[in-house]
Amino acid sequence: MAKLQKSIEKRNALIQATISLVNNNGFHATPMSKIAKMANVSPATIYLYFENKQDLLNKVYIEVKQAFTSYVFTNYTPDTPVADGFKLIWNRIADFKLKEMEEALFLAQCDNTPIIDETSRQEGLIHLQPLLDLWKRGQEEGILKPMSPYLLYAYSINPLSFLMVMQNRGAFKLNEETLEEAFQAAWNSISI
Amino acid sequence: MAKLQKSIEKRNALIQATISLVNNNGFHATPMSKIAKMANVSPATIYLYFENKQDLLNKVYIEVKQAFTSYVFTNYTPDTPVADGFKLIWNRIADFKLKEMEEALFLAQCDNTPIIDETSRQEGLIHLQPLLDLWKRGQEEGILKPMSPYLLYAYSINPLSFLMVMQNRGAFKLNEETLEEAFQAAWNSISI
DNA sequence: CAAAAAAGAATGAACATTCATTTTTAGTTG
DNA sequence: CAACTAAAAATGAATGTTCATTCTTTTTTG
Repeated sequence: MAKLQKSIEKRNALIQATISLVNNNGFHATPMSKIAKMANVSPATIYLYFENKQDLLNKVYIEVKQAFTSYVFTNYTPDTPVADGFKLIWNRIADFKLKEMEEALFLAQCDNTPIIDETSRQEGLIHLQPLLDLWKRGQEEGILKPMSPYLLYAYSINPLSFLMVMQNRGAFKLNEETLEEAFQAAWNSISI
Repeated sequence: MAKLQKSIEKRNALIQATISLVNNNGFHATPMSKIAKMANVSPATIYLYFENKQDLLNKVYIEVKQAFTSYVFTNYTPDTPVADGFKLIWNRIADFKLKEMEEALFLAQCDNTPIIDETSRQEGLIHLQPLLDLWKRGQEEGILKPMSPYLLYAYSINPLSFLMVMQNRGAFKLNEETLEEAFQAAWNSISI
């Protein structure tokens, strides 16, 4: 009797191919046949791992988002002082965007278009809770401005996405110096 | 003999339909037949006004971008003091995003995906020159941090796009109070 | 050797674009 | 100013292609 033996390598190859092709062409301009080809797999095989094209995209999105948040909160504990904790998390986010550029670009595209189901989008948000808690703590301690988390995010985290996209287009270079400037700008806009 | 009599109304209807449908479904998930239907026009008629689907998108992008920049720099002259000029331009951008939400969302989607030709994207950037000049002046006067324009943009202008998208998704409300907070955050991150 | 996994070819729907006609337009003529 | 006309504008239907998904067969697995 045979057991489940679907290969995790094939699944991963499919996910990587999806990320890369969606980054370069957009979701709807990416045929399943191309994803299959890039993953060295038959088109029919995709349907052993995913229900359909939309399900493939949703699953890729959620898994990449999980990888992102898990990366971001490594080494962070809720008892870290606010300023240190923020700097730590901010730098991990910047690291992720630099080192896992493909994944980060993919997330940026999903977050800015209607290609992702609303429910999958919601699911991707849950994991940011530790950052929201940190901000709340910072506001209670009078360190951070009493702003909506959306404003805090817009001015301290989101700019990194913009800079990454610009770097990807060859217009800008994120290096040690510009990262330091970016962090200072972020901190100045949200701290009291 | 008849002269050119292609109706500007039809062209505008096509542009509006494209903006609305692309906002809701994305470019590649929007069939020409739907654009035609929404514009009360036959599919074939689209090809009297635009070469093909990609040309339609490029033209819509460029025209909306022009409307945006022309709106943004109304009332600004290059001899306005830096701080006043920045506040003026920043508020016009915020106004545009609030009052012409459809157009602004459309631009945001185009700026964050590979659906637009690189050349059209370039063409859309040209018109920001007055803002770049203002920033240069501000840096020479020691009012603004000596940062790359990309950093200045990331921390003072781009956050508005994020907030608009969030407002569109019902998660956040841009009103007089939050706009004031947003402007303060922007100014704090770029000024010395 | 059975059952799952994988493959390649087949199917059918969706859609961008073109084609063949009809309708509208604005000069022109009586 | 009304009837006429030729060209542009507009149309609905046709065309051919692309592509998601399924079907049938082959391969791999334990």
